[in-house]
Amino acid sequence: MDGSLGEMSVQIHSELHSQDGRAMLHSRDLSAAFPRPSLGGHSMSLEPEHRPPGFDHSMSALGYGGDAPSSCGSTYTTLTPLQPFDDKFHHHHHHHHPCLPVSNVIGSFTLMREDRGLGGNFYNPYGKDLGMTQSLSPPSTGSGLGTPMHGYGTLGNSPNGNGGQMLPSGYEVHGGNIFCRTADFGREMSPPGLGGDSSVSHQLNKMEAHQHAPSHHPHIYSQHYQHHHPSQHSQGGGGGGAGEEIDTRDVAQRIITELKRYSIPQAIFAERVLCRSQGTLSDLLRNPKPWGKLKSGRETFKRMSRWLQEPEFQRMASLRLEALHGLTSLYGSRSLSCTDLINNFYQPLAQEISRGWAGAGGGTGRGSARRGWRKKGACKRKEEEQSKLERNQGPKRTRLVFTDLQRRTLLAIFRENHRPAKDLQVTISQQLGLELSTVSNFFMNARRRNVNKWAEEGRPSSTGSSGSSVSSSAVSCSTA
DNA sequence: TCAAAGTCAATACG
DNA sequence: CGTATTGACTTTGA
Repeated sequence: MDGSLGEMSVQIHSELHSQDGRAMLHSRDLSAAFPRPSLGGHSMSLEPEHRPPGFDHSMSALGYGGDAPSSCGSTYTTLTPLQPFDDKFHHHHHHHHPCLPVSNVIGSFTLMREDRGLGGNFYNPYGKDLGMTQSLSPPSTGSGLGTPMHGYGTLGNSPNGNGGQMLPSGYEVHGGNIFCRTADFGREMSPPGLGGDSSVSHQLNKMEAHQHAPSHHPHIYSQHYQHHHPSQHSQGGGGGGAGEEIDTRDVAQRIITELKRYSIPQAIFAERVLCRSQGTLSDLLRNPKPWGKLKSGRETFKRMSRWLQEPEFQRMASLRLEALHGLTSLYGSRSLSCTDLINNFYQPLAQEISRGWAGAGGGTGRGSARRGWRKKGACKRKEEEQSKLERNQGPKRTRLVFTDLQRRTLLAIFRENHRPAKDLQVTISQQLGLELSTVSNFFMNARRRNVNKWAEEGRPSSTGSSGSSVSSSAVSCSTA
């Protein structure tokens, strides 16, 4: 495989040109991207360890000599598995091989694909229906109430009691999703000290609840999710309200379980309960960041956590936006009796469930999705207003998709240097025919999505290699 | 103005 | 269809 490298680089070279004619670059500029072949000689074998006279060389040095000839035109899907870096960079979880020397990239292609195949089931904690040892009753429509739900849930609410009416007088709850509202205090209308979080004050953590999370393969990330007793720090002087520390991994897992249990689509839950998009939820669920590393993002987890603590009927109710509008007023005036809720929301809800949550405001489809967020009165997100007219009518901006070459180049560089200097980024952008901002975004996204997860990421220095503990080969890979 | 954190939302996938 | 991925806004804080 290595043998092919030579030509590979050539090929790439030409590609580059075709892509952006004037792109000619001075090799050394790019070579700067690679701090130092401090790596195990192997990977560096690629490097022509002499200032390559031509860009093409530096490119090969980048490591992507690779590029299976045939694969060129293929969609990046095909390529993805090619990148060793992928394992950690992407959320794919096949067990990764520790740092493949670049030169092996190509060779590993097939292997990786296989891995991937295996890895496929990493995701999907509960295989099909796999009934988890769950605490409670199946989505059986009626049963709900009696259910112990979660032990915590039951008493859970009372404490904060205010389910929906913890709102200070000032904040009226007009036609809005109570949950979203209350939750939003934290960041949107949040009265300074009013930490809306106190409500989440439970130990939903330790909860042995789902300890037995279905033996889903611990994929790289969740695997070492250990609570490194993050910041007990109560927000510094901030003031009150620092809620508890939430075991985000656990909450995420439980949410996944509950959504499955009731066949609640992520989109519905995300939009109605969290006031977030489906994609965001998905990402949070799969890659929850440790509480200690969260900032405003804690709010979202608090909402999830709170939802988990609510009695079943209330949870369901919160999934029905429309209903909540009506509910709202009731909440304000008097406490709703369970019967009220059941009659007005739970049962109808049950029907909705059976119908498949069809009424999901806006739905997930993009067509409706677009419209969805706009009319979604309950979860008005910050940008709602500031979204200019442009966003208004469906310009439907398209998302850039890196070409194979661009992606590989960027990844290769990233592997060597997580934080290239600006001038280098400029060079890269020119070479790849990308906007500087794009390159910049790439590195920023890469930095946080790469190892980010639970393992500590290598510090700034390119050689961080803070392989720090956990077998997070991901880390060592990227840094080393 | 820059970076990081939080998301959005298009779209790739299955 | 529902979920996963991901480039690029948006929001925060220096």
